[in-house]
Amino acid sequence: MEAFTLRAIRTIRSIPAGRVATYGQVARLSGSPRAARQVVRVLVSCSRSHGLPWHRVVGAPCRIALPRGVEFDFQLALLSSEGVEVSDDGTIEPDRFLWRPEPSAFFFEA
DNA sequence: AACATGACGGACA
DNA sequence: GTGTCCGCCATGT
Repeated sequence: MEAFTLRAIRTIRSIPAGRVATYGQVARLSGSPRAARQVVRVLVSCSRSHGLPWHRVVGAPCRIALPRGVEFDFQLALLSSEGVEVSDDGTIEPDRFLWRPEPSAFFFEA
């Protein structure tokens, strides 16, 4: 298994409940800035076997990436149950729910 | 080895 | 805001 896959799994597992992260964000935090598509692969192939919080990963526009359907509804329900407000079309307000890994380091700047 | 495929992202019209 | 195009890169044919 690729090292990136392991790092991605760790990154995804560290997303706190009640927050969401984007594919690109997970890729960057996992050390491979342009590996968003690999993050997709990790979610599809490992979410069940590794018990990953797959529902906390969304697309760059801070919107559920799944096509409309039962999966979409399921992700929306899971996020709602964690307190994340998701609109009917799947969009989430980044200012309120996007995960910010180390806010303390920049909290007092600017 | 060449080619198609993704729960994507960014740039641009 | 929406739609298109192209880059990305591990996997499966």
